[in-house]
Amino acid sequence: MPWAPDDHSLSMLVRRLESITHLSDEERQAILSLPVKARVLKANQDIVRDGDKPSQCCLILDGWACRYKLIGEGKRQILSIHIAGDIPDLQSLHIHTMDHSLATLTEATLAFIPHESLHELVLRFPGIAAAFWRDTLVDAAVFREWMVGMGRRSAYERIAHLFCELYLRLEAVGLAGEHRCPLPITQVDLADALGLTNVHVNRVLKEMRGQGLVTLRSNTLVIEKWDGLIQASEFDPTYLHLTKRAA
Amino acid sequence: MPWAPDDHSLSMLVRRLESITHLSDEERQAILSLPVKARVLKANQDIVRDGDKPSQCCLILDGWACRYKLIGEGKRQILSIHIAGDIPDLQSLHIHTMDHSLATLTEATLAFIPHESLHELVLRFPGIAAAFWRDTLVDAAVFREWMVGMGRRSAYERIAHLFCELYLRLEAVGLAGEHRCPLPITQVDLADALGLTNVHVNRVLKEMRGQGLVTLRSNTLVIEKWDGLIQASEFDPTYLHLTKRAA
DNA sequence: CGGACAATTGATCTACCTCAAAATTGGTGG
DNA sequence: CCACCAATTTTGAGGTAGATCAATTGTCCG
Repeated sequence: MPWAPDDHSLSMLVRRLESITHLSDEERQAILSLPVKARVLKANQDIVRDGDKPSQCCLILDGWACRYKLIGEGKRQILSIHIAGDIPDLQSLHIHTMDHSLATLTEATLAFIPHESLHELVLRFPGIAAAFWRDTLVDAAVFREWMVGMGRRSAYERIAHLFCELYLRLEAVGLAGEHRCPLPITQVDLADALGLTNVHVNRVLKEMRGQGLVTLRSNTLVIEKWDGLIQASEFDPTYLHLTKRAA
Repeated sequence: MPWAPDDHSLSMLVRRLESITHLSDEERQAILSLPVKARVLKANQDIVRDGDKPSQCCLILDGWACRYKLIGEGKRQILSIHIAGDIPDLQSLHIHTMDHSLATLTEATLAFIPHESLHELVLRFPGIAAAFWRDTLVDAAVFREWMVGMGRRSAYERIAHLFCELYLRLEAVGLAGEHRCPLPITQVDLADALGLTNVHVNRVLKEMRGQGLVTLRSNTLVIEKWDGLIQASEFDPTYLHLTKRAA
């Protein structure tokens, strides 16, 4: 059963886990022999929906995704943004009913892994279980930081903070460097992630541009003044709990 | 080693876990023989602080606690509210540096359990590990719902939503009933949890009172119109992932 | 080249904030 | 039991960050 592309996809998972914990050869082998099914989705496609009871998790190989909730008259809150290497619905392993939806933000390549196989894996290897658990805990840490933003930071600070976060997360998986990173999402998406209006996001971006803090063109974010951005948002990367990762 | 009161405290943990999963006699025994140290704290005392590297977790036996972050000029965001049966810093088992603080909101009785013992426990009993993991996942689900509130709900809806949540959580552990529950925290605390100002919270409460939705006296919340509160906040309890718990 | 979507701008509005003071409550000691 | 203090709650007046509504412009892509 030659699954060359899928094997490659799992090596992404191996790398991810190795950034958290040490893997024995046996553990590495077990991960690499997980059954996976890769699929490419267009932008803005739901992957799992609020209320679903999924039987698999999805590893992002390429592209961006987000978790979100809809309320009332078409209001949307984006809960988290996910990039290559993330498993945004890992929680569904232990929480059977989805309390939110998961969708692509861009065209994306996803690897689906059955819950069953993951359950076997974590039962056999407590070290892997701990690494996965930790992963969901870092997820929660990011939720907390976003809560602080929405509850207590101005729009300006919030946007600056998100840019710092995204840059560091992308850098950690080798997708950014030199204070420049992809940002392939619309201002409406940004607004929904920040609890703002797209109009207001636009005005704040204009202001930042005017101050020479950042530029934003053709889906690329260039941070002209990293220190300024850090200061403006009182950014402290501790909550990302990034360990030195191999790029 | 007669530790009568502490043994009692662990039975609270047993009950909690049994609401999530089935425990074998051996597992129950292992939990009940965890070493614990109970302590009583006054209101508004820090339990763990942002930046700390704790070596124990704390189980709330009685009273209320909250997790919070401070930013800028004395701004505080409360991230979660915790009641008896909760282990608010369970995440510290796998995330070594605290990215927020934990404090009492009222006088509270806490049982401290060493990380070491918990690590041994979850290594020996994968079922218990899964139950703890799930606990932290429900935690994250509550964070997500609060994010939706702060990002997309009005002050009125947010307050109504929080009241629904607290009532159900208290009821689930037998601390509330008949649409009446303790609410032993100040309006400043409420405001910091909701991303609002105490002044504004006060005005919205007045409005709710005027509509006969709720009354709030001597640290007790009485929900006069449960359905009205549900409607006003578009409350859907799914995210609490409450399983039927023995009271 | 046309069509759809995204970014930008203008004008106006309002939910919630800020500052400040007064009223109420609950706990404490005499 | 009362008087007093500190912490809360409540109310008032005025200000502002960000929302809303409605065009207009720019961009990408088939």
